[in-house]
Amino acid sequence: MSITIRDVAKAAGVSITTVSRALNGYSDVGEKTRRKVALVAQELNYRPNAVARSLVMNETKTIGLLVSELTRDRVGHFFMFRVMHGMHDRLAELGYDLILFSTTTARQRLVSYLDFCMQRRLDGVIVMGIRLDDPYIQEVVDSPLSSVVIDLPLQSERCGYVMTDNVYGVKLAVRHLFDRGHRTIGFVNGYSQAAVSRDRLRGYEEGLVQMGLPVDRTLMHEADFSLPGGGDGLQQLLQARPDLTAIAFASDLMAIGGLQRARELGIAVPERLAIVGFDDIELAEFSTPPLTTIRQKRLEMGMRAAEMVVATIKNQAAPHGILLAPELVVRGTT
Amino acid sequence: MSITIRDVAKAAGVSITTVSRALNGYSDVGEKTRRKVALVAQELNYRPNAVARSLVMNETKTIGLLVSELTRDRVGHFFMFRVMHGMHDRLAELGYDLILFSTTTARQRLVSYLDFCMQRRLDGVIVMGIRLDDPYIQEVVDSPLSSVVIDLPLQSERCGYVMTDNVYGVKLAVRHLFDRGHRTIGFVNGYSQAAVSRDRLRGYEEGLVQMGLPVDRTLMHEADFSLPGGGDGLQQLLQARPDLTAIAFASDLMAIGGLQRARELGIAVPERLAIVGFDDIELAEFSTPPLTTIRQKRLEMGMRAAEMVVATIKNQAAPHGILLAPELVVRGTT
DNA sequence: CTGTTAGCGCCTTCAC
DNA sequence: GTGAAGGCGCTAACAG
Repeated sequence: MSITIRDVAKAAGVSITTVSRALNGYSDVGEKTRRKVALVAQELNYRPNAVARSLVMNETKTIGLLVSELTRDRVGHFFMFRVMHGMHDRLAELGYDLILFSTTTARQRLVSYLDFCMQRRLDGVIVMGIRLDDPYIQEVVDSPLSSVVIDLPLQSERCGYVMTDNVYGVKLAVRHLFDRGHRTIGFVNGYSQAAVSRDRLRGYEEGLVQMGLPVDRTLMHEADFSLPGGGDGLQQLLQARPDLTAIAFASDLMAIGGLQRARELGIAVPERLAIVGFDDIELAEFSTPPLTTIRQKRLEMGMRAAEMVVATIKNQAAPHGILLAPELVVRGTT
Repeated sequence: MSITIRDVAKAAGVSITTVSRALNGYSDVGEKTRRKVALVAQELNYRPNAVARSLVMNETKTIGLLVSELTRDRVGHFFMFRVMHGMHDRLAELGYDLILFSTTTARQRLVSYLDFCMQRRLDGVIVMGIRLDDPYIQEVVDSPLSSVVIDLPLQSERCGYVMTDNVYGVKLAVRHLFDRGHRTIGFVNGYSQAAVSRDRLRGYEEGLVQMGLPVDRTLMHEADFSLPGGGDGLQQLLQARPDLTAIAFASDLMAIGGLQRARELGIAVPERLAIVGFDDIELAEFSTPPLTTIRQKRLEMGMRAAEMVVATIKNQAAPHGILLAPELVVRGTT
């Protein structure tokens, strides 16, 4: 077996209590005792058993990352992976571990969200990639467990959220297009079950209004965030409105799909048609032409989410909503 | 506080022990007692505290997923995300949780790999995306902790591995190109710190030999698995060997980069130059033309890795090496 | 079949 | 400043 606090106590010739206090930096320990204990612990390569500690402290220092059925979404990783990095890294700094689970997992076990988390004694949860219509989200929000939701503006006593200011983002895109001289600007959105889609649509409409441009249903198309979906969107939009000179997409992947389709159709980008994406995924820089897009600060989203759960857990701050400002990245498609 | 086994015992009018046994399906419990206990537990919505159980059982039912510095690699998610799905899903079925951590995290804390895992009482570890030259891998292999490595043929008493048969895979690509009439076939490899690169190179060379084709250094290029890297590879190869009629790439992303570059250079694919990728990432299907490639069964890789750690933990099977057969997916670039 | 007793490894009053 | 004692929630002999 691995060595316990008892071994250290014995070796150092003090009581278990003293070892515990010495190692946890309590002030009421003699300086020489502390040093002695530290030394012995070092020599024995003692590592406190996190499980035992969790039991008595009633905290596991573990955050759950709840992702909706991982399998279904084939392209979510473009966005989510970096967010996960940010989350993981910041959580590690804060002394927390990240444990992965999906709604299906919990559902399979026929237990409620809260039961699932309580059983594991998670200290908090971060939710990502969940649709508006997922029944779990309500449980999350109502739960007494600290949580942060990404890309869904849900808020309650113990639940905050982090998302990009999507309205502002698409406005940025529209304004940019307007500045480039475009007056007939289309919009290809993602599916409506995503909260971000609603905001992006609003950003598009408000952007048009702000520029003094008419808002017209025939300029909008609802796709599914996929590559071919973006291509189809472009094609249908262009068919309905041949006078279109620019299209804003609600995701880079769709924009790249649009880019491909445009090439197949012999439509020159950006000469005949300008395109703006959304996200700034790794691929955006390398499309041909390189994609002009609205950058989401994904790493930061993850970090902020991490900070917020932890702050909520420690009651250092009430959960709130964070809206991260995206930024325009001008490349070759406009 | 949440309700404990004691509450159930009290409510059911039996001892704690009986509750434990009844709920854990031991046979030595009276049928009516069992039912009574189950009912009460149900009514009270009792969930056994996993932490307490872990402490006494000395197992956490938790597997660590060790990924090398998440941040550095910008394109790893194309491959890794699906593998993670497979891993997560199978582990969930087997009753294990997956906890994410990176080499940097552990390193920051200045503890060795083993200490890191022991402190958390992980039951096992799966390692992915680690380079050959990472100092951690030796620790993993030597460790008494059950582990499985993905894409690195490391094996020991408690360590097995799962990877695609990369040699066979590239041979498949070469043979396919040969069958299509190509006799001068180039190869763009990934960086040499990846074990898969070595295998894929060998597959390429052996494939040529098998087809009776000469092996020539000027036909090979070492890139970095990135999109632009693939483009550069194609360009340089073509410059050195204008007689090239086909190129096999060690990854889809590089192949797609090559595809783009070919288009920029006005090289018709597949007419003038045939291209084969490797991986079958989601994007492959949607490149123009759609990419012919060697499919790695990523979901299965994850699942097999999951099964292997668990089997090793339970001592149901000795850790071993699994080589998954890839398959040729013919699309439009050949 | 069921209850009693004894820990798992650690932290935390409370005395000394 | 230090140690003894109790307990976190659960399982596992050992009796009866």
